[in-house]
Amino acid sequence: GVLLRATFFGIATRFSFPAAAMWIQVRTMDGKETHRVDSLSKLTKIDDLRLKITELFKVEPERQRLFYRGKQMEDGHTMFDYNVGLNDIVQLLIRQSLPPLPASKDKDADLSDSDSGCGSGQSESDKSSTHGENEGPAAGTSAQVDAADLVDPGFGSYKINEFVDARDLNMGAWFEAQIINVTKTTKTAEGDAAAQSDEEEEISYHVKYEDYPENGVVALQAKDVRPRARTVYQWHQLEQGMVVMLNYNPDEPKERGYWYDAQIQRKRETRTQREIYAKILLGDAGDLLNDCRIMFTNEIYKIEEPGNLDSSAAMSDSPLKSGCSKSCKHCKDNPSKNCRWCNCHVCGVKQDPDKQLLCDECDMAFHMYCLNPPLQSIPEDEDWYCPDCRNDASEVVLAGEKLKESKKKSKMASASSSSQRDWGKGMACVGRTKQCTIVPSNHYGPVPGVPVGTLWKFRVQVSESGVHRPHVAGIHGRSNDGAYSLVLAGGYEDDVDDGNEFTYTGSGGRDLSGNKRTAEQSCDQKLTNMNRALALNCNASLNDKDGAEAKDWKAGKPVRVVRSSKGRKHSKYSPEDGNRYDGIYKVVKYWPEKGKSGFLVWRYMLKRNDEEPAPWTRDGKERVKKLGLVMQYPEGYLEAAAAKEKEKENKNEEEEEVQTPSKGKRKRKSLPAKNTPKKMKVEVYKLTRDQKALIKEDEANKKLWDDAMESMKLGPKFLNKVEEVFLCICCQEVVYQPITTECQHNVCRECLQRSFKAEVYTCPACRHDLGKNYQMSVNKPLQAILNQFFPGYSSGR
DNA sequence: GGGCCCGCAGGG
DNA sequence: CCCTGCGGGCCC
Repeated sequence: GVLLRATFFGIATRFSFPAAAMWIQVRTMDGKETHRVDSLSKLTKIDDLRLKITELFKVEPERQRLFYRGKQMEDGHTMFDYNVGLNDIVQLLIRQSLPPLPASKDKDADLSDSDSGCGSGQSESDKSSTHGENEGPAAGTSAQVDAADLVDPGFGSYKINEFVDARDLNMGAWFEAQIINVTKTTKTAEGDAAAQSDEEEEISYHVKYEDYPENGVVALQAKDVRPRARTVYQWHQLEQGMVVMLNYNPDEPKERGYWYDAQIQRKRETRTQREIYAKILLGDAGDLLNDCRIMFTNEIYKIEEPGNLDSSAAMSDSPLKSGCSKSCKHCKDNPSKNCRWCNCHVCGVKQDPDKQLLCDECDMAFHMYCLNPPLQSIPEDEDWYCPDCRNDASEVVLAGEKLKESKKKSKMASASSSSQRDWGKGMACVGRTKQCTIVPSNHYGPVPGVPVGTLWKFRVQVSESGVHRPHVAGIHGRSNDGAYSLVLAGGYEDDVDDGNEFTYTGSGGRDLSGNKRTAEQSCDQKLTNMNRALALNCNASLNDKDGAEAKDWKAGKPVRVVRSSKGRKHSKYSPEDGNRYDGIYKVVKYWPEKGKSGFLVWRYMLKRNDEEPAPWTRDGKERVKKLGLVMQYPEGYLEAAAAKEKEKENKNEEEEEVQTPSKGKRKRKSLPAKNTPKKMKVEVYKLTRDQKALIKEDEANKKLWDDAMESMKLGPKFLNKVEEVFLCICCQEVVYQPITTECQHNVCRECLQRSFKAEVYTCPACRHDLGKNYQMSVNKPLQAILNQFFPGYSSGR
């Protein structure tokens, strides 16, 4: 035991922690409880995840409904299947007792029933909305057709026999219903779940769900009843933050589901498609599904206010006169028109309904003889898909079998591999969680706000910072432009590193078959791709035969250099752990050479050319200290690693039955080095005269600048603050061509224009009304200074 | 310690 | 789309 501990201390003081297996966060829908779930891999099954959740939340697996990005997670699938990333949040909805309320879906079959939602009558009744009250929609099928007159009970917002939308309390979705009775409850009347009276007097609406007569009559509170949805929003009317009613299917997010209230989170329009992402509101417990992609963006309904519809006699005009359950917005239900939406989607003619097939995807009808090629008989398959939907359909895997496999995934190695080996714990295969946008990917020179000596544990973090973007590759560049950065990791034994000067070997000439990333040199390298890019940095004309030497080496293009601890075996300039940004170097010369392998490789000599002192010099060390640069770990990494270590330790202790003095234990706990910079005086960030003048000139943002300049004492981190202060609320990047509004906010001109185009004339940050005729003039001093702080950040916009 | 091999990002 | 790759974790 003692020995073990000693080892652990030794490791810990060198900031090297045991690898943390993949971890995620699981959070209850109400956000009240969150636990980190450790020791996962990409191949962990949902079933196993449930077991861990059972321990942490004390909820048995059967009562767990798990959602990731709005998609319900089913047993049998893996984390990888759902694309769950490191430290991502999975939502947990706890089933109550599982009451067999009939409206609750018993099977997926239910979900494909496109008419079960209350908005199913896509009543586009704007035509008759002059008084906004007489158009009940889309009234139901069957039983209600001969609805009686409305009866006013004398209180409440709805009349008896009125058609309404009513919430199903179990699932939170809305369905078409009819008021059967209205009562006042003074005490707590029936033991109905809905009648949880907190007021002294409560009105209960007793409703019948139209499509679920087997439910019988259910008593609901006012908040669970409302006028029938009847107004479809146009695309341009939809705005971030709006609460609407839309169709969503938590189990199969691409399929039609039920009608839920939802808050719009993101709206995006590309050349080919329109995207809405929304937060699905599952009920009044505050349960919600975040970030759900909405498939039916042209069926997003306004939520009707009670009282808008109620009132008087107009309602006696039966909404059912059309007798058709679906009013068609294309033909306005005109039976004499050939309508491709009501009738055959090819010819639009109503005849031969018995020869029309209904597509199980889009619900359109098709004459068998209108198909190409025509169908002779009704297909035997249970499902039939029209030509437009068939492509997708072939990719749909039967429910319960497997997740729909994306094309991309099916081509990945894991799809065809027969290997039984686990993978996906830790940082080898994770994606980025952030992206550097303050400079473009082809930016030369330092990344603003990242001082020499910055230290990251993993390459993926270096990528996120923008200092060296590739995850694995040693050189980042473009073959017809130049190289922006490289990593020294001792991958080539030929390389020599003297700190201020080093030699480097190009890439290629290796056989990477077998899905490898590195291999023995097995053929000659060529001066192409990244090798050519790095050669272009040299201040000499390109020579792909003999190489070249710079006339004036400092005039070459700058290369950001990162040293990795892996280089330690050859170079004492490498950091002890992790990856360190060492500053700007220039290519002095490059030449081809027969390497130790016997094959031709391209070699480069680089020399340091940076004002900032190198991290191994005295000045450099002092600066690193002053700036408080300590090892950066991915968010949550240390916690997960510590938890893992603790678990291991507990196991060891159990096995060995060693009496450990509690003193030692406590010490260990204090170890995980949180990134707490030491309190020390840092060199203040220095502004040039030019910059000071521009800041002064930007009077409109005086307050913001005052705030930002408070952070100048943080040295280079001042720029992180500037980035934060001048982030555009729309695109989440540093404002470009900034408009400074009268309400003191900064938005990209393009972002504001986009908002105006959607006829939203308010400030995106605070909703202050700017007026339709608002004059957008770019804040030039601000643009100028941001260009100085973040050189080239605007390129590519 | 060392062979094996995974997704991800980026360029072309 | 395909190709490339000075990571990093699995498992012997």
